[in-house]
Amino acid sequence: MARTQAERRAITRRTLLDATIEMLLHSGLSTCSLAAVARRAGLTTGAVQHHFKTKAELMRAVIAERLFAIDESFDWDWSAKQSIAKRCERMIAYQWAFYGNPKYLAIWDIILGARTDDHIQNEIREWQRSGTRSFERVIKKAFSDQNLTQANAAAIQYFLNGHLRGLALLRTVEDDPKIIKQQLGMLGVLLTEYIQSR
Amino acid sequence: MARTQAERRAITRRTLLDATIEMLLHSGLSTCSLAAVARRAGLTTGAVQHHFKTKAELMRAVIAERLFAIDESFDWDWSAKQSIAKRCERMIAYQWAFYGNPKYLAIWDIILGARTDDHIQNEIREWQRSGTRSFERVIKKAFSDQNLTQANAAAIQYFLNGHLRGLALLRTVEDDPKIIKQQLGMLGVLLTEYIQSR
DNA sequence: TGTAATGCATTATGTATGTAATGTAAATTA
DNA sequence: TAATTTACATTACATACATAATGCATTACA
Repeated sequence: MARTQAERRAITRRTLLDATIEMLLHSGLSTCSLAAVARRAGLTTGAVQHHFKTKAELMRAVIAERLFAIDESFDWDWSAKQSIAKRCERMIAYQWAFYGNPKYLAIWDIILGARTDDHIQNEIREWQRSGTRSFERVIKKAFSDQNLTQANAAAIQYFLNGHLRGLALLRTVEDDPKIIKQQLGMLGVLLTEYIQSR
Repeated sequence: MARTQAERRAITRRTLLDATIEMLLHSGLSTCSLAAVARRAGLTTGAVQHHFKTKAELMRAVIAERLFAIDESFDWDWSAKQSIAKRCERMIAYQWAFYGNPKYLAIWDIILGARTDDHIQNEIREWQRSGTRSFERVIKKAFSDQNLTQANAAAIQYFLNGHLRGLALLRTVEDDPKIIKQQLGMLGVLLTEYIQSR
């Protein structure tokens, strides 16, 4: 057994955050009481209190986790050897790995459920900004031969980002893989046309 | 004064529903207690109880309202005299009147916040289905000279619908009219290209 | 016009929940 | 190894909440 304090601390903290995210995904913010989170984590509310002074702070921690990182360093051949269509398709699949992840929805539970918490909303905005920047860099990298302006990259990113967010949320209402696949395909086609006809 | 019972009933019901929607928009489902809704409506929890047996039923009523109807009978010249670009632009503006309406967000508070309420989720699904059908009819009407198949219309509708939902939700995080305008424009351009190059 | 029914207010009640306070075991450190 | 700090559990408590029960007007209607 013999764990250091730091280890114990880190482990229970992770356990608590994971339990919180699971709760958010499964039943939303409303059922995310401290007692429920603690129970799911196999701990007690005392543990939650010890790690997060208040409930809001727990939610802030969930956001601060960024849930899962955007991985900019995926390797694939983005050179002009690959057709624009192929690169668009790949780009969309890459971003869908982010937006299509169920965890992404947990963020929206917090965004909508914690409208009145300024701390949380600031976290959210920072998360949004850094995500946008990150994806923009990826776009510039993918289409470096098309010499996109910053404005171009931003427009494309907002377009992808908007559509994928919409698609992600659609699944809470109508989760049909066929529709998702078809829409991702259509998005690829349209994006390709857009980039080619500039 | 002398109101009929039916009038009294209808008025307070409306007042309650409006207050609920306002609460949802302003601070989300969590703060939407019966007492808070009643206070905002200038009434009491007794009134809420009288009109809606439970809180879930109140939320169901909000959904059932469809918040605001989709008006299919807007008049504009959808004939081939108008360019496809113009018709796309118009179509998007029309649908944005729905998705861009702040009230649309209230639905999402309920969708995410009431995951576990089967009645509500059924209401939501019905709302989604009827909305989709309604918008599909509008699309077919707008592009009747392009003889779209049902599948075409559906694909276009899902595309628009997905993008506009994404855009609507973006505003909760980053409400910049310039971005919205630009994205609506880009969507129009891409949709035009898509329809023309079929 | 008087009685029934309806709309809404008031009061009552049990439970869930966030947080404070306190207790206890494990780990650190001197 | 004794003292102290840290991690977590337990208990306590005030509040908020949904709902039930009851009361009181106002409208309906016979």
